[in-house]
Amino acid sequence: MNTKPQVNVVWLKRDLRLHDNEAIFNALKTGRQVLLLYSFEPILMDDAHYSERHWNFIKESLVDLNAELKQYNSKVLIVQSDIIAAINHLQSHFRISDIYSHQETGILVTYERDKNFKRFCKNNLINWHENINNGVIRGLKDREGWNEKVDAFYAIDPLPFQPRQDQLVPIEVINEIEQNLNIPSLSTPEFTAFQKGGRSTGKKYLKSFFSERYPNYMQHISKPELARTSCSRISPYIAWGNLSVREVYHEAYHLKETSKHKKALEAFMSRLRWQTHFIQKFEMEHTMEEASVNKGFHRLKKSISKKYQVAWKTGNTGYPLVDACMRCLNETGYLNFRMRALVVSFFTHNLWQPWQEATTHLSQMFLDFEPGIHFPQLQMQAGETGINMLRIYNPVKNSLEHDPEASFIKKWVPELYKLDTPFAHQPYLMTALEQQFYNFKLGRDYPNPIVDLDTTRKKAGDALWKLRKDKTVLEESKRILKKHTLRNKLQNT
DNA sequence: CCCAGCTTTAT
DNA sequence: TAAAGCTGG
Repeated sequence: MNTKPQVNVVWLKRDLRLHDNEAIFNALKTGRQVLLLYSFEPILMDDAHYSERHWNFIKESLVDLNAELKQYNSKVLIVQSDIIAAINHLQSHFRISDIYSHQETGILVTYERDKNFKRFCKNNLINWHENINNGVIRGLKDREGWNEKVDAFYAIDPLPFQPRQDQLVPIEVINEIEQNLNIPSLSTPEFTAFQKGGRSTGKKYLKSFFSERYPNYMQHISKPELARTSCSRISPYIAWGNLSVREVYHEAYHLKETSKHKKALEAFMSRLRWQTHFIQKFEMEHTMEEASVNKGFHRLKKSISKKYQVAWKTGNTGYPLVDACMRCLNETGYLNFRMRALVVSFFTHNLWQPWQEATTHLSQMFLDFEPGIHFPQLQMQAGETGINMLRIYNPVKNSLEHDPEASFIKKWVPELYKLDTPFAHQPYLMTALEQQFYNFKLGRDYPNPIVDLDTTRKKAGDALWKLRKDKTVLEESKRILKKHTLRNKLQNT
């Protein structure tokens, strides 16, 4: 006779929150007792896309979650093992017939893991309930009716977290279970330059954005320094599910009714929608992680230069804005959208390196790494979708425009601090005499430019535009437009 | 990804 | 002068 208590397990993945969490909501709705589970899985911890900063962010999120759960006399069971082993172990304590989690639009590693898990659930007579996340819909053939579906998703009020008395597995029971499991330490460095993980911190960013920072959203969005305060900075909290896109959208919507800066809020909301679009694209085209979505670009062969790649990663290309961006990203985990585009443009066009060589460094550095945005954006910026305008950014033009006083540059490339502004933008223009005057030697104190901007720009542009006339590229462009957009106009057909 | 608004190019 | 290309947001 089976006397084990029955629980619904909620498997937390990249949705580290209680509020507006459909998996938790559905698990509670059944009336059964609910156990929240997070597992640090070796296959992910060892994966090259992730880095220490992500694991720390997750740990901080879990600590925050547990603080919130204290009032319910519960906590998340946090283990360090693969998910199947974790569930297997839990089955010695509970009868588990239902597991709840969100549909994850992840990388190949999580996709494979989920397929295995599905098989495991089937063999163990467990119902695995996966809910829609971020409005992204699984199994679509094209975008027919997609906007309406997303509208419907956003229209629903965020789901409340309302367990009845003692509905969550109590702390004492979880402590007992932990005795026989591999429990990771949740301690994280106290002082870092990274945004701190956790819903309560995410809420603080949201509050300060909506109460004071958002009016300059549009004017500052492309400026490397000003964007850091005029943009919301909630991306890591969205990426790791501390905040739901829907609740943010709703807050913006309500604020708009009384706001004097409606345009700024509209722009912000529009970008929230684009976030959903890109994740949807990746959901429907998961091979994008490794190869260009436009198969015509598979034959684009670029020669790999480790020397260029190291210079780029460490911020030693000799182009101050590129270097400042890369060093700032490495230190803080954040860069505004335009500057991300610029460093990818420099890597793929000026250094003429395959975008695949940039993926893991960037995903490790972006605290807000979101697979569904990462790969589509990388490919688009590399000019390998066939359906978008090429964008080859000029780092000098951008620094003069967006960092006119070179303050961002001087902050992150201190070698250039003592130079006057024009030379901080273009140190390679200094004559020998001027270098002597500033006690600054190019090639010693700061690198010479590793490539020439004009020639590399032209070479990349010519090669990519030529390929765009290729038959396969054109066919693929048609296919991509048909599958991922509602637009019908086709170029060059 | 789209859109607006502008500039350049092709015929 | 319409279409295509470019740029900022």
